[in-house]
Amino acid sequence: MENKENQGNPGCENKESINFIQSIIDKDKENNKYGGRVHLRFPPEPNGYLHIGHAKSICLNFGLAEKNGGLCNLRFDDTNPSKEDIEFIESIVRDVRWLGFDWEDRLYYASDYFERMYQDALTLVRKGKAYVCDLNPDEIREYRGTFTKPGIESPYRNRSVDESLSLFQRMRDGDFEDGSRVLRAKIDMSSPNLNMRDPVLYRILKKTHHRTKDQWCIYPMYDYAHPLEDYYEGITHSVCTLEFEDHRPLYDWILTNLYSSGLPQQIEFARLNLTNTVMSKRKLRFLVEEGYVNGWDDPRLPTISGLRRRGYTARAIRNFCDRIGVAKTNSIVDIRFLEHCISEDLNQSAQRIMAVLNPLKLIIDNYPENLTEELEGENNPEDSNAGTRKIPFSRVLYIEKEDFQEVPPNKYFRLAPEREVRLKNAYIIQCKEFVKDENTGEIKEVHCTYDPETKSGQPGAKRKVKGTLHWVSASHALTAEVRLYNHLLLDDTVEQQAEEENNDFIGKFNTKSLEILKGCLVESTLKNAPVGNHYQFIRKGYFCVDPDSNKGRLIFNQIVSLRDSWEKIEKLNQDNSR
RNA sequence: UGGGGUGUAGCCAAGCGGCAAGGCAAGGGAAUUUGGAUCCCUCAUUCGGAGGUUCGAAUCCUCCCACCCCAGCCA
Repeated sequence: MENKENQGNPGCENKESINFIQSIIDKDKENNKYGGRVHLRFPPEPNGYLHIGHAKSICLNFGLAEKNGGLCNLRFDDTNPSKEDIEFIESIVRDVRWLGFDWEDRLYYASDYFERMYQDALTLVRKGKAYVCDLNPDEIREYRGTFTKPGIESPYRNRSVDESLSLFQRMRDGDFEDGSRVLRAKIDMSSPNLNMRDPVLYRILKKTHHRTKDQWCIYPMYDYAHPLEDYYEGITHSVCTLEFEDHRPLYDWILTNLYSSGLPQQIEFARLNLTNTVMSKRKLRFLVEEGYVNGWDDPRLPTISGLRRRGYTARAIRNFCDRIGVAKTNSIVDIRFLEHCISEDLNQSAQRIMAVLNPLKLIIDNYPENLTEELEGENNPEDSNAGTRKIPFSRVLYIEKEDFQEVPPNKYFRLAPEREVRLKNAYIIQCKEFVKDENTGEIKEVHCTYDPETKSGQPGAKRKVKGTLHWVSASHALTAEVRLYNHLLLDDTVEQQAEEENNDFIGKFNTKSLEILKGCLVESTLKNAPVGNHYQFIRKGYFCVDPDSNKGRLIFNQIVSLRDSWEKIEKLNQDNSR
């Protein structure tokens, strides 16, 4: 009795679980740490295309801002001109916007802060907190020491402030070659944290920057630039991934040596990993450049542009990101969960269509030769407002090859000699005979009779039959190409990032990840289907119109298939007969 | 090896000293003009391990183990 009453407490049941970052924000709000402000940012480097892992971060940052009445900036962390490009900026802007997030007028670039960062660097030098070092890259590495061996101080570490100041100015002026000198923080060469062993703050890079052109030949390093970018923008919570955890002391060092209040705090969470795919920029690039896939928006790729082309909706992706949670545990999310999210979304919204992927001719012998009936079909049984449409029915139809079997296995509810089956939205038919190619054994056509009393909607249709098949009318159907997709990688474990050196993962590449079906037949409803539109092909799966389509050429991408219970039974049958 | 992290079901993940949420996957069943969707039921006597504190521990303490990250003038 008591228990029941407790269970009825809605306050308990509806309590949403809060991630650890939200808890930090809650505490900060409570303590009025930033005057109640919550300000985040999504700071991509424009050196590649965004993928589903970035989507997690985007949803986290923009989502946290939204939930807390705060703001979230979009900021390009463009501090390395040798890797970055305007092309990537454009694709990133498009993808974040497509995901449904709005940074209003707060689109920023690290490169816009270069002068201010330079001035701050000067301050560090003046304070004796930074110095120009003439060691070359190899020497710096040697002097750094190892995990177990402390580093050695640079011979330039104690040169005068004035000398560093003038050398730094000359670095900026272009007096020195790439790699010949750097500006370094003066911290602690024996720190157990290698990031604190006098990290490089500025390097010479005589490269044209995509935005600042040739204005600069020295560029700030991430560790120096990032905390400052956050500070300049009034960021309160600087959310990044786990690998930056050891950089946090440096993040704080930069800030506390330059500024005293309103300092942002870095918080790290685990990046997203997915089974059966690749997520690193390097591997993605490899697949694209080596032609394993067809470009950055190949529907097999977990890039945002690939997912979009595949037919994923922004809503489904956002929902997925919300549901996987945010924590510090390294994890590998099952890609089937992503697939579940898009199925769930499309089940509610996608128009139902009949499409035959592998056509088998079916002739209704007792149906009038020249008659065409306009039958009514529901557009979406999940949505009462979706309405109905007319579907032409005639004597010659096509059904799915797999929906007929000469010798039906156990629990096979589809068509077979003498068997009855319902044609969706039409009639109950009975198989009378079939034509088989004597040489190949392939079934060429199936002949049936229909029962006029069983037309859908009429009382006679109430009769129970085990199976319902989808079909298209031969003379009305449209020809289409259908692209079927399977997981990119066969192995369902994540790529081993430790074995980065080679491209081992390519051994797991699924050579059947793309299957192209050419002679598919789809309902005439799809005649002018716009690119990107989503449909459920009844009994098959969710599909969308690929941008390769044009007038007279319809191409569909399979987004996900429907759950196939028969497949399971079939497999069981096979196992049992062994 | 020094440092920084993390370990709750097959996969995510709540839990914050009062006796293991939820989702995905899996299995069973109901219903069904999509073998879809839906609906019901099952699925951790135990929280990496071992000790300890406590009336009471996934939660606190100690030790141990496993895994991840760091030795770019990348981010």
